[in-house]
Amino acid sequence: MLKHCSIAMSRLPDLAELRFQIRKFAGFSEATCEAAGLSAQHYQLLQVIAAISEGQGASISYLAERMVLRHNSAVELVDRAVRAGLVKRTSDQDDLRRSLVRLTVQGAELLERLATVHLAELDAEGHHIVNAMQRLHASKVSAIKETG
Amino acid sequence: MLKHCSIAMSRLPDLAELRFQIRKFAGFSEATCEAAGLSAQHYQLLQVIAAISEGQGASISYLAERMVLRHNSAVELVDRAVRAGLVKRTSDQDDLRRSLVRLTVQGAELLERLATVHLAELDAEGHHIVNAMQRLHASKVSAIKETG
DNA sequence: TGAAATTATGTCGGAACACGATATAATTAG
DNA sequence: CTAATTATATCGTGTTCCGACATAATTTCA
Repeated sequence: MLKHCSIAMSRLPDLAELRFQIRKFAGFSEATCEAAGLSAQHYQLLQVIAAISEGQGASISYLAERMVLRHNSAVELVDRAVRAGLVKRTSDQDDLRRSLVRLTVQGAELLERLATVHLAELDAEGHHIVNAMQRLHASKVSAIKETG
Repeated sequence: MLKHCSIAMSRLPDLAELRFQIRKFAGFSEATCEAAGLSAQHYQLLQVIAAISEGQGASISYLAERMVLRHNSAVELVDRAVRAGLVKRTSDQDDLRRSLVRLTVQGAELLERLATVHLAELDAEGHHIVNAMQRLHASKVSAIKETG
């Protein structure tokens, strides 16, 4: 009776809803970051750098892996962040091929402010994402039952 | 004893981990879509269009809202998707200001294939995202306890 | 009814960002 | 000590987004 009866298509509304919830949070992040004068991508870079142990300094390769970017894109992202005064680059004295990226004071301050706002948003609205994921998971079971 | 003892900074590793898990899925999506010859953004557009009731046709404003984009970005995204043969645009006869966007056969076929792959990935790896969200939520409680 | 406000879509220039290909320097392996 | 590997950087190109502005259709309401 249904035009499209594959499992994938029957679960599409739930998948689309999950995508929407995640994208909505991303949109919140973009707006919040822009209001603070930086891009969401820059904010995420600060997050990744700060999340490694205290003042360590992150290599370009590590940043690329954590940001899920090619290494050259990570280089360019760091370039822009340096120009924006958010991070500083020093070369690793133990391995001169490497650069180590650290937060500037301004970068650390911005990060703290932005992280606070983002955490508040997730604490308040994160359940929408969780609910969407749970509905998607439930739709897996029911789709299998119906076609099983 | 801790250099940065604000609640936000103590929760930062969990926040960064959640960001990483979500970004990793986005990276998977980008790679999968590119292998199928379209951008992740185009795939998401197809998803949004297909998720509304059967063959309805989506307005630009609706697409902008669901994609969390400005209306002009939605116009451009649809333009590109039309050029790629994924969707077709018709004007709404009930309100001539509106455009209605529908999937082409090719778009619908691509969507089904991609949705299947994405659903499989989420079924297999989605728990990483859920776990990260749960840890983040737990860190809220523990951060409050420790500073409370 | 008919001018003004609103709504919906479209156009254009500019900037951010990512990627592939390529290059260079430092380190490691054999 | 040369060859292979690793880490970062540069460059050209394409995609995508946005703000500002433009146009057309609909609605409001005096």
